[in-house]
Amino acid sequence: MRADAKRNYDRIVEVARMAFRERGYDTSLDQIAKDAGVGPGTLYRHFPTRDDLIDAVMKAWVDHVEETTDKALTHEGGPREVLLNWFEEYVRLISVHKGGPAKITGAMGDEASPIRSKCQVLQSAGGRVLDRLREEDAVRDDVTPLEVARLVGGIAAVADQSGLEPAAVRPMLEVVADGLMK
Amino acid sequence: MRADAKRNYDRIVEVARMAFRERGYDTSLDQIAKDAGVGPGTLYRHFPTRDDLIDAVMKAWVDHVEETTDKALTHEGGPREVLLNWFEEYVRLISVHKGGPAKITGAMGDEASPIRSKCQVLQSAGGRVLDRLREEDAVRDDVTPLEVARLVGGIAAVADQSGLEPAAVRPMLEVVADGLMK
DNA sequence: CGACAATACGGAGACTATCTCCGTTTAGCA
DNA sequence: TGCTAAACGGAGATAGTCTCCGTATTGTCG
Repeated sequence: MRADAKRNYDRIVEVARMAFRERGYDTSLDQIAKDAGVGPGTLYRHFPTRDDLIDAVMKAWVDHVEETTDKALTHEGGPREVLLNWFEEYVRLISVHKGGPAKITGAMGDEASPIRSKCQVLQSAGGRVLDRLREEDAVRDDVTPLEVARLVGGIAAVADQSGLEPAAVRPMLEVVADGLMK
Repeated sequence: MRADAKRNYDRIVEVARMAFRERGYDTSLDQIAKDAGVGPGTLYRHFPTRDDLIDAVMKAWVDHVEETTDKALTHEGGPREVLLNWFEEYVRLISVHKGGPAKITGAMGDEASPIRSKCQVLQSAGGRVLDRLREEDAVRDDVTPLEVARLVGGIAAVADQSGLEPAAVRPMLEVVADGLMK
């Protein structure tokens, strides 16, 4: 990749990150190009579709998911607390951008989605937490990680769209957690 | 209202109903106007915003909600079955149009939403079911009808966006139901 | 019945966003 | 330094939203 290409690529991703965070995933791409100081052609060459740009913005975020999961696994307290803590972290993780929860949860299980790899990272992260709790025989085992991701993702999507405070989300996560406990 | 105005109004609503069902709430309004045989001006005079049109389309649907709730209340079986049955009906009710679950659940608790009255109908319907189950002391009482609506609505939104079969939705509803039982 | 005022109609067009094409510019190598 | 492949970016095609306003229709009243 040529130096000027990389420069522009990085600038676009950086501008897009801010734009998505502040204005949501449906913000104007031409505006992002303008803010990044490039023409729309440049943006669309690097990122043929909106999802390709979203995917690029999420690259750095993946490391953060791994790290957060590790922390959640060492969380003190009983199984219910570990699960709830993970749920809260999960909601926070997928809510970094406006529209993120709906986007990510909607793409889950979709083989063809450009952000598929990100969803898999999340899903396996959740799987690790569930496995750990199942070792303790604390969580029912007729529910898949995908279903759990959808349950919590659904709550996050609603919270995101309705602009709910974390305190308002908590009771709903508790219902799901209780429903999952043995 | 003049006779010709009513004629056009009704045609627009009818065409919109089909369009929303088939192509989702983000389908072109100009196209709906064209299909209804009117100019865009006519559509936008009757329905200044997209939500106003959605609201009109939902008018008839309200009766259906009441009716469905009555049936759910007389459902045979234990409390868990009654609750699950209601959840499934609820999901079906808000999924009549593509994008409906997200739209309706997102508007819940929003005082200014044009479809606010529809949400309240749904919420009070859910409240009736919960009240009935609480009489039997079957359901925990630290959860509000609004929270339950958001939990189930979140699942419906995810299912709608991912195109899930009812059979795939059921286990998730079970988790929420179990989490709500005492 | 005929005329008129109020009401409704609908299309042209302004505005905004998406996305492409292609002539121009530039980086990096020989 | 000069060449070529790569990258740039803006003009413009396409499509959706929404408004304005001249035209047409309705229904009433004399």
